[in-house]
Amino acid sequence: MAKELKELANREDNYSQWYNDLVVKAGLAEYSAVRGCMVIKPYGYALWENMRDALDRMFKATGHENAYFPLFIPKSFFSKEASHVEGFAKECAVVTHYRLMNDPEGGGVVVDPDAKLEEELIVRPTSETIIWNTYKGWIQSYRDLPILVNQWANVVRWEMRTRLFLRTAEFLWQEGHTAHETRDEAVAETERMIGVYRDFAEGWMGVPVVVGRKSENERFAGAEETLTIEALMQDGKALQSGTSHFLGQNFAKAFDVQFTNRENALDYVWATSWGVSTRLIGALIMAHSDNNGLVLPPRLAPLHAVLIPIYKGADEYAAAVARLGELAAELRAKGLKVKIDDRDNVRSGFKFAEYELKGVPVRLALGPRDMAAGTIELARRDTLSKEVVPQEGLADRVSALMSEMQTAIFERARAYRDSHITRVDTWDEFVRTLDEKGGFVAAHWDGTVATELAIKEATKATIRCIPLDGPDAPAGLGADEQGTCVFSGKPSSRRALFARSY
RNA sequence: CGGGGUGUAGCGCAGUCCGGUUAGCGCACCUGCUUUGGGAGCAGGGGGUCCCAGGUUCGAAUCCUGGUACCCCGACCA
Repeated sequence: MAKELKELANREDNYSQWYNDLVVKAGLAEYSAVRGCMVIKPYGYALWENMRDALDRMFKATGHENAYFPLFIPKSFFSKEASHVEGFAKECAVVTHYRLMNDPEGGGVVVDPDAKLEEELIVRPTSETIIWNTYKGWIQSYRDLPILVNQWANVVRWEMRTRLFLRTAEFLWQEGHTAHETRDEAVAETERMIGVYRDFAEGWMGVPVVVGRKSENERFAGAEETLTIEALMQDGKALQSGTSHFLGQNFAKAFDVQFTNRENALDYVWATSWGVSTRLIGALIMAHSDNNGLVLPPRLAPLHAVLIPIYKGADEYAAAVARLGELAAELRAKGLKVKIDDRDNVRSGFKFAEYELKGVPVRLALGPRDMAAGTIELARRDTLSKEVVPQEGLADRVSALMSEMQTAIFERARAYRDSHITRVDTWDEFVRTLDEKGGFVAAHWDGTVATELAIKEATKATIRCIPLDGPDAPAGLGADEQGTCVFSGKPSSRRALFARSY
């Protein structure tokens, strides 16, 4: 048992506290001196780099290129798209001055009142406005389209309440911004990218997601349609893990981006934007971890296996470490990232607990008994099971185990998720399911914002999405089905997925 | 911005009501010895602006006044 975590409030009683402690104790991140801002520590950043690299390859494979746009956005840009400004106005950091001076009253440093900016700059909460202002200069003809650009950046949203990885004042993300000739092409791009996110979440993170449309109320500020991937955490709450927006011609009209089409007529450009953030790390943690700590999927784990010597005295230590060195070389030759923990100042039991806390998929312990028998102890993080195996063929075995564990982790999360999608047809059932079981509740909804808000008011649950049809839509939820709204009793032709969420 | 709460060693806390030795405990840290197949034991040691400012008092972590920071619950949200 991980002692530090065991001392926590029961995971079932205080999931938030458990999550926070896990993030800090596993060495992923911690709060900084700046309110609401997070320091991502090397281990957490290594995880992010792995996620980023995998996503980046997927973006490039779908024809996208990276670029970089400014951190600051002139205030006037913001007011050009009405619903966009309304969506973000309440959480913007604003730069008003460009110089400091020594305090004439003595002591410290103050803002120089003479250095006031003529126009304030907004620290980007998202980059649609600065990017569409830029695209205006790039696009004259249909021959300039499509533009398929992504940027890796930080953004700032001055949130009232923050949580490590899930909601911090500043966070890292990627934002794709594309421009297209036709509506159909932009819609196809929106759908293609939510598919990329689904493939990444499920194939790399091992986190099953529901793909769906957002309701009007939950839609991105300025979008005509928002597609989302929704994941389920182990406490029964949902997490919006990635979004892809069809922006129509809204931003093209706001920034006057017109082009000459194939018929020699002027038209506005069609747009999409899509993004995922370091929030995905939070999703990973809350989808897989147990009371011993993190459980990382092998495809993203910064370290695949750790090798630990067991010994009494200097001779046994030297022999074990030497043999582990040979085995490590064999593992590395198979492309595995491994480390020998040869620290002599902490005991092996301490190391076992530490790597479990950090979620390293495989632990290999080699002691005198193994040295004599030509064996090694192999422990897997996801099941916490141990077996003694021959040193012969170890690299192949561990290599195969990686893909086995990747699948096992995903299947376990999917079984949990699937058992926490509940179809309900009455209001009583709806409320009871949310309170007693949690998870997603699939219910008929009359399609109005008023009903959605009334349900939120009554239960704190929101519409996470209206699931899209697809081969992996859980339990056939993507299909049309006649029924009556669970709240208003009015007719409905499709179920929406409700949940309490982060 | 509303409602609660807390500031004492790196972390977690006791002490504050009822002022009085040199401010204490656990973890962590340092040194030594013994240990080492699941978070070691013993011994010794280092570390403090008791949030800040002012006041009351012979004497303030403790009482009074004012400030300030942070946390939790709401509204907001990738």
